[in-house]
Amino acid sequence: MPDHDNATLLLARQTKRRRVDIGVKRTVGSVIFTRARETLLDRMNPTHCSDQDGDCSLIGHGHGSTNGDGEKSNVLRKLLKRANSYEDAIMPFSGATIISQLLKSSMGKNGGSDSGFQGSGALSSGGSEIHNEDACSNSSRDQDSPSDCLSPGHHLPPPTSSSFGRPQPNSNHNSHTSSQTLSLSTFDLDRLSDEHLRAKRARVENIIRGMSHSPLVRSSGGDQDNLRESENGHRGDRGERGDSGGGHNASNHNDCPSSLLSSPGSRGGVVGVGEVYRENKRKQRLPQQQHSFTQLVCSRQEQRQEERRQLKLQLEDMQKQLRQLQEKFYQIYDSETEEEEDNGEGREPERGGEREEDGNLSEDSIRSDGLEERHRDRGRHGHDDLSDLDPGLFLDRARALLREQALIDGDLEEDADSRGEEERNGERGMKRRAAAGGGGGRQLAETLKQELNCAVSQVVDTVVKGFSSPKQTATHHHGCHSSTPAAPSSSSNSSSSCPPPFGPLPPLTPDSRFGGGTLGLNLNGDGSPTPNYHSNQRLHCFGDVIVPSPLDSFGGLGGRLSGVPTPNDQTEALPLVVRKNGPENTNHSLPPPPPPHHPSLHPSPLTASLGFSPPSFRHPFPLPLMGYPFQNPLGSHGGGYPSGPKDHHQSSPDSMDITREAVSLRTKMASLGGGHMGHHHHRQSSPNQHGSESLSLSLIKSECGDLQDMADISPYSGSTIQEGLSPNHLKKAKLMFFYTRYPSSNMLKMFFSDVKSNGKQILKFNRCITSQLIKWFSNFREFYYIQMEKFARQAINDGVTGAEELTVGRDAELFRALNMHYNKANDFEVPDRFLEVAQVTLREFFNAIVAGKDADPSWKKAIYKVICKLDSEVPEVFKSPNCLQELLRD
DNA sequence: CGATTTCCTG
DNA sequence: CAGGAAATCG
Repeated sequence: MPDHDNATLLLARQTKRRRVDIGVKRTVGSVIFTRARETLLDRMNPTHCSDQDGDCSLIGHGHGSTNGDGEKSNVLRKLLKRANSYEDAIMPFSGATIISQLLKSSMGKNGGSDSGFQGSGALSSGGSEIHNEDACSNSSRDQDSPSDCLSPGHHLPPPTSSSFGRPQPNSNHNSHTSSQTLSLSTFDLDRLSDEHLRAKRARVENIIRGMSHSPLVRSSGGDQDNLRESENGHRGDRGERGDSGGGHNASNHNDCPSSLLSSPGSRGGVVGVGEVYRENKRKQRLPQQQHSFTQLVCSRQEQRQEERRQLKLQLEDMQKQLRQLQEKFYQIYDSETEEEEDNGEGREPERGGEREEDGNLSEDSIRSDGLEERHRDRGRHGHDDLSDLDPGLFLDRARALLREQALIDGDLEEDADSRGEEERNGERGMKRRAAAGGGGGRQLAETLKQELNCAVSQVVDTVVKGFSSPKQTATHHHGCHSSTPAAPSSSSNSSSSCPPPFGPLPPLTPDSRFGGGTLGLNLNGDGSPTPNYHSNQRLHCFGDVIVPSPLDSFGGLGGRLSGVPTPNDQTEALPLVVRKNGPENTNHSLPPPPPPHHPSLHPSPLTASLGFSPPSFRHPFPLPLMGYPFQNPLGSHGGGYPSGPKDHHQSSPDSMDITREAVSLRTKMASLGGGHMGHHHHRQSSPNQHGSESLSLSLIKSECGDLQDMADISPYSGSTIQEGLSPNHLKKAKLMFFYTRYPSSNMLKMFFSDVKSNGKQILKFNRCITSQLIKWFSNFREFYYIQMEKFARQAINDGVTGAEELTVGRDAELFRALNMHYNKANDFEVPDRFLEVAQVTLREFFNAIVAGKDADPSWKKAIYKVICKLDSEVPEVFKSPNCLQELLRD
């Protein structure tokens, strides 16, 4: 950073500032003194500047590198951080595989036309995947070197070539695999499928990451980052992390551990200093975290291992249950499908051959998991809208599904030692049905599709829960470094995510966290009619508001049934999601994008993502934000968030930053939904509508660059929950400006007490709100005075000679400009007093300019002083929370 | 040092 | 309109 420029810039600024920076409330004498000092400062400036230069050079040249580099590496670092933290969060959960499997499988079906290999790879990979995953978990348990188990053949191209960003996943991969296709030994096939799997998983995870660019990840990532930064020496932690990431992820794909690993060095060296400096300058939370860092690392490692184990167990459990469900499913459908069995077999061979080692149970079982109930409903009323829409597509999928299962069945017999009989029987039944399931399979297809959706979302839900919980724990560790690993953090975890009343999510050791999931599945397992029960419950836990139930977003069923037309929501959201995930995802790993006009189809690929993303901001803000944001003035969800206070107690010192961000973010976000705030209230009757709207909102917001992290957190704050400062508050403030240009902070507190009503527990938050309000008024004034000056000068240019000629009426241009700014909708009757004040101001400016006072650097100060005395009382109405409704009718 | 205000930039 | 910086005051 050119210090010269900087210096000059500073110089210029200083000169300017010295002149004009005069607050209205400042003492009169200060002006004089200031000016006296100015001259002195002018002389001193050179030295002063050089001092500043020194500072700058500290920032920029700390390590002999340029600032530019520093910036770049910062960016890189951020990216890496994200990726890393993401992996951190997700990787240990072997369940992630499930997602990819599900997606993959559904894709594979449609991929019939696709290169046979693609399809086959996808399908066949499933089984080995599981095995590998298991093996991986085992090995990782022991040696914590998952990467080894994940690339069984070790034949993957060294990741060295891959850059940070997005190693081209497929091209390499496919070619690579295809080259191996020739040797069809079982082993090779295994590897092949593995690669495919990995590729797909990578893609899926990409999706996930995109979706969950989330608060969670982000915030925790940030903390971790700090840790890492402070810790550069002990790379152990990173290494571990990288390993776990690589272990479950495609190591040679998007998240290449080695690239991650390679980065830190440069990071630490080049950026490190500059970054640290900067951070120190801004906020000094580094030291605190440093203290407990090693402990944290250790505990986290342990935790990770624990979680891994738990997850594995959970996975197995799920598999069992799914098998059971499968059975039931087929029993139910036996009768229906029998009539239809004719075709469906035409393409059997092509897949059959390929799917030899597909021992994947979970894929199929999961698919049918949690769908029983759904599918029953479907049987009654569901078909019409679905089955008629795109029979071919569904049919294909259905067939593929069946076929796949049949194949699995076959495979199972080979390696099914541990699998048990029931499953095999079930699969056999399936097989039969697969043979049968053909021509008339619309129903079946539809059902299957639905089930797939459900299953996917459910699994995703579980997965997310699995990984988000641990993540949070980690975050808490950073936030409250004093807390011991498991217990306190997890308890806080539960409190933030699931208020006591709902109990089901208990004290939560890492174990019990996952145990909960298993429990839910068990419920399903024993034939409970509501497979989604557990997820729903969790949803409840998060306060009705937060996570739109998968069911709701499902197949558009929820929304439709609710009777509320939800025309845009999903159609809007879909493209966004798709875009976000990048081409690879949409093209390969996801099922073919459903035709837009297919209401029922939308959810299918989406649901996975939708259902996924919301949970990610389930515990977005471990801390104060949770409590605050979810205060719901509307009171529509009485149960609410008792968690607020609790969380607050555990809030870390730097919660301030978060809250601040949140405030502004919320405003931003709200402005996105903006203007319709009032309407949202009315819509609240329909939760579904609510959910989808919020969803799309969040999705839209997530497109908005850096904000997305925060935005994802509380998408609802913008639309429905008015915590913090909402657009309405802004509007109110603007209207208040018509009465008072210089409100005291106390006044603001009074008039915006509703904003903080809940936040009183969080002083910092309150302060933020207040200063935010102050800032608003400051901005208002700025605009106001700019307009005044502008029009005054304009008047002078127009030849106006006397201030008396200047009047400000409601039709005056000046007023229109102001009104446009503060009262855009013109739905508020501006008090006459404001016109008078404006007129006075204008004349003051006019006179001052005419008198040539504007040569004086602080010439405006006098005007400010005058104007600040013209404040009038703000009507009591403004104190009412509903003031807008009352005011705007006028 | 914190609060407040203005200026500047995006 | 927000963020940042600087100036100023108590």
